[in-house]
Amino acid sequence: MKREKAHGRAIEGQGLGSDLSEGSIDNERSFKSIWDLDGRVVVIAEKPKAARKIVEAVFQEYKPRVLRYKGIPYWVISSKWSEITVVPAAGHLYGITTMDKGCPTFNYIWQPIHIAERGAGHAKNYITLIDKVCRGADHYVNACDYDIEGSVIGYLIIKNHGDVNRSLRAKFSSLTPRELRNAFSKLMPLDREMVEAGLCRHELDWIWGINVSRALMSSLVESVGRSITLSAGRVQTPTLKYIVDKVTSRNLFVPIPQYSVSVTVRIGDSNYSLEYYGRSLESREEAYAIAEAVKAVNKLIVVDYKEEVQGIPTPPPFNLSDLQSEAARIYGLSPLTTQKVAEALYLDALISYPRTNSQRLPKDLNYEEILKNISRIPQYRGLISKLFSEIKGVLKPVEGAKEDPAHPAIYPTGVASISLSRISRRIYDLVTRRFIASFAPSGRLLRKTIVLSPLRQGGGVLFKLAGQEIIYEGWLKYYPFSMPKEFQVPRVGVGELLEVVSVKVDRKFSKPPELPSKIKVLKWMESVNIGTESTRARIIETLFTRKYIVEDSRGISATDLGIAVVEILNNYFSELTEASLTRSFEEKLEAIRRGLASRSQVVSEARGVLVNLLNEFTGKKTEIGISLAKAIGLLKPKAKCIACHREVFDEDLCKYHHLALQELWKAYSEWRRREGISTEEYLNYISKLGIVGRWVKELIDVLCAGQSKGRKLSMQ
DNA sequence: GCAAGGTC
Repeated sequence: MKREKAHGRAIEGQGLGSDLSEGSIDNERSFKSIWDLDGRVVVIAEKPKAARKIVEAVFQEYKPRVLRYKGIPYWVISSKWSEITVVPAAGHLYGITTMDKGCPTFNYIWQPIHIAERGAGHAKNYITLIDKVCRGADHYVNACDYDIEGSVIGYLIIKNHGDVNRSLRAKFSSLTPRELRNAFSKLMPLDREMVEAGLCRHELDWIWGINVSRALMSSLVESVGRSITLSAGRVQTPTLKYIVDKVTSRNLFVPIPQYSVSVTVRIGDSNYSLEYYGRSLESREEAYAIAEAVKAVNKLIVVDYKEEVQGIPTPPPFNLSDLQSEAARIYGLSPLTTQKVAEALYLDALISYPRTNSQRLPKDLNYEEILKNISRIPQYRGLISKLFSEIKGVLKPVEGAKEDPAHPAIYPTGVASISLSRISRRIYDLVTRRFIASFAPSGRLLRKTIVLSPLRQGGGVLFKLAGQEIIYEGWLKYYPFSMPKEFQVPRVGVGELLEVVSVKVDRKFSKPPELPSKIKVLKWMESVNIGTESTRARIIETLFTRKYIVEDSRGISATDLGIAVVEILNNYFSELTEASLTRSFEEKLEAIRRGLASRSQVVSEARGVLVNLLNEFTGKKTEIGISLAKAIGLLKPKAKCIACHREVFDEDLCKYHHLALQELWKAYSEWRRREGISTEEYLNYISKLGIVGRWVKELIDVLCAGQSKGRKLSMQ
């Protein structure tokens, strides 16, 4: 669920009659300036950085005094009629918890987050400070980020420490001085529907997550008396299923042979190997026929020669997931590491807010000043003077398509770093270079393509030679991590004859599906819109903590436990395994925002669905617990698969090896058609191929061993 | 102890 802007165009502009239907006129009338409020006014910001920006933009000329409580800054502004205190929260200071131990449970309460959650100790001082400044205040302003979570953060603070009936909402879509000044001159009534939607989101996630997690755990406790931490949730479960699906198809992979003809020709003094470019070859015979034809003429004719200049477009500045991708690609850093390092750089004021989806820079940012400040760092001095001369003083950054209402793209602030660790330096360098590069022109590549054939007309028998040269580096000078590899190819003319140096038939194999990397998983979550910038990397790590997934030399693999959990959840809580549960939440929350549904309605509806599902689950609890216990290895199977330690499913094989058997014989029909080999030769051959899926490989090993012992498995 | 969401 994205932290999308509350009352942006996306919502108000949905119906044609929207300008009539929304109470915009009433809202206009109820606008109040911060200066209209008299007495003691408390302004609540989402975090210290935002509080500071608010003070600087709105109150600077009124001589704000900065005070501190246990290191937390807050500001007091005195005017003729009022005393305004700007105080920061630190994200959510309240969370859901319960005293209930059992399942199902729908008894939850909102509590200070340091009581509700482990590891949230920092919240205590914020709450103490807020309580102190709120005491006896006359007005409250929720000035948290203008989105669903910000509405909840500010509301719960005012509800617990102030008075919601004497509260207003500041509405701004970025922390720029202009927006902030505007927001504080037109304070809105408290956005109650938004708050209700936000509270509802928390409660739905909680009742689904806690109850299904507890159901899983209790099935183990009841069947084998073991207590192991298991979990499920709206975001983590679809993510786990995505990984399990990928791992399953990788483990079941059987390669299929493919053929091509590789030819080397001589151009001038050098040899070049050509890529087969004709129609696909399904048998060895076809490939040999072509190889013979080439050998017979021993010359290839250039049937086409093309040169084209291709632009390499300047990339936009980073959003978080782009930064995470690049840090993974270039330095092998995990998304969570990158995020943590970027957060630390942000707290040191070296870069802007990193938890953003935006690929756009703020219009009112002083680009020139930032670049000049960066140029004080010796390693960037040369780059920046090069940039200034290349663009002749016109500083216009490239923008990407992705936006974020709360924050711009990540950029360096121009503050010089004192000393940074190696990883921090690398992340800072990526952000800085990408920022510099975003002002630079596109690069240009010269691409040459030569198409050759043994026949003058081509006739479907084609070979290709492609080369590329960088003719203009452009932005790549500043961000060299994406420099294309050059490959020089000489210029030739159509009709020219080239001497063949060698010809051979190549047999290759179809490519196995790849195991996903952490960054692949994160990008997938982003593409289906589950989780947020702040939570995606964390949720992936949770799956590791639960031992649902493990790191493998080729990527992320799923454990038997992870596979079993997906299977069980698919059977009993199928909503939870699909990313579409998030869509259905969003629709319900949208209805609450529009006043078409109430939080209690939506929660009790979800509760009804869950009670039914949990009942069905409970009926099969022992059976489920036993299957989980077997997946973890707590219980020995009654009958063991001949290829592994798992329980037999059919024909002496477990579920996975049974599937592998089917895949193996399905692929054999292709092998027989293309290679004309016996089953024995087939098994022998593919058992030696490293790309064979794990379950298939394990199965072949027993089949080969079994055959030598005169044992045979059905091959249908 | 379990979710997902803020941020320190």
